[in-house]
Amino acid sequence: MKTSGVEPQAKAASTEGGRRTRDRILQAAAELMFKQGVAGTSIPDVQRSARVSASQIYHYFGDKKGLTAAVIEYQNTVKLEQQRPLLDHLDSIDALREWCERAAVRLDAVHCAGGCEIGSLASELSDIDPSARLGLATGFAAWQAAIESGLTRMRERGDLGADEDVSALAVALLAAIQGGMLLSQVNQDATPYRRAVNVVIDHIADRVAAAQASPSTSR
Amino acid sequence: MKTSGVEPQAKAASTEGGRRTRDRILQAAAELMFKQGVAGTSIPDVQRSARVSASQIYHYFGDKKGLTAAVIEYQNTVKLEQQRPLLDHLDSIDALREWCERAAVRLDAVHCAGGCEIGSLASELSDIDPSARLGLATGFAAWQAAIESGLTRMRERGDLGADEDVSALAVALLAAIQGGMLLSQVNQDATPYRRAVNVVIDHIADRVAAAQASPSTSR
DNA sequence: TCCAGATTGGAATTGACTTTCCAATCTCGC
DNA sequence: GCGAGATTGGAAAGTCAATTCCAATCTGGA
Repeated sequence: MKTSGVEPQAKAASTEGGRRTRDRILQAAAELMFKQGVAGTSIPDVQRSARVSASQIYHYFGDKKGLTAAVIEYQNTVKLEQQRPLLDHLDSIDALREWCERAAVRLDAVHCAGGCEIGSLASELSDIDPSARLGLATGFAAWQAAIESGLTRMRERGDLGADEDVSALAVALLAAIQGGMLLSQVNQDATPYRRAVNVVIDHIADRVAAAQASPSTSR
Repeated sequence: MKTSGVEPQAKAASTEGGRRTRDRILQAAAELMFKQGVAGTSIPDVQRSARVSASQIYHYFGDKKGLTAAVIEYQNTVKLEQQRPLLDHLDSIDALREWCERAAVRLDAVHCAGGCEIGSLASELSDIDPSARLGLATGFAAWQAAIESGLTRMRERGDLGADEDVSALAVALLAAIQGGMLLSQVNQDATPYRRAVNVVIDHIADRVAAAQASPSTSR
């Protein structure tokens, strides 16, 4: 029962070396929490992996909750930046397929371990850490926005009918990605992910074909 | 580093009272692990909730891993049985919608807490407990089979074209359910789930319409 | 160069959890 | 009614994690 909202002080790094150790901690924590879950990652684990002492972690992040929050923000920005070139041009069926397939290749590479960086954290933390839930919702919103923005461009261009609910389509694709990754993780095989994603993209493609058949006509 | 595969002895209940306490433990553990995660559920937690002593838990389940395995099997059978009447007749668009909407109503009722019983466990355990992963894969396979069996009947009946990949469609629907529930959990709002699921069902409905338009013709 | 503040190492505290153990009690077939 | 085995309570060992604390060292600006 923690009633006071006061969180342990987390000091910002003001020296070059400080910034580097802070980054080292963040990267190590992100990787460990992704692979073993937040609960399965102890501070000593992070110490060993980042080669730092306990003081440093508590100095820069306050407590484990603060470290977790930082990891969420880190994943939100890093994963998004990593895919920036592709993410900004999800405005064709081919681009969507290419983007999803790239994730599939990554799944193959790691034998489907871990699933999605944000999805795993979301499933573990949503119900037990309200502020973490907020951060994760923000992350998902960014992904949804990227997809939706591409679809919207397709609609403006006339590839999709003016009455298409691009928001719903974007959510459906994001859900297919998350659910597909979960199924692939459990089965240790990327096939379920590929199938789930392809069905949704097929559906979007069908809508494009329909728009082509009767341009500028709303049902 | 546990090298020996010997697991702690878990004795079966041979008396009526024994069976009842075993059930009580199982139910309490299942609920707690669903709401707080496996790692977030301690043996003392289960003791309090089921009103038993530690001996009883270790007597019937050997250790925490054994208890977790029992919970997975319990969820696999219970959740499936709960939906039996509907699950056996997923052979029409309406039936699919009705089934998915029932889950949506349940999400509304609990404010989207927890997501899917099996999905949550899967995300947490897949990468860290191989035998748990196996049990969860079995559970998902049962769900997929139920959906696929309904779609197959639709295909045999001619509602779906003979060339439809019902297996892929079933996986896509299952992924939409899982991914949709995750997004709804994070956003504390059942809308993402409804949208994701409806898009996939819309797609299946389109296929049905296509089959109706050109019966017995394979593209 | 010099100092205030940043950074770091490592020990110590506190608490919780898993698991084991043993003695007591109960149950059921004979 | 009796005894073997099932069931139960509760204490206790052993482990490990989260966090705090303090003293030592380093760094960048005046």
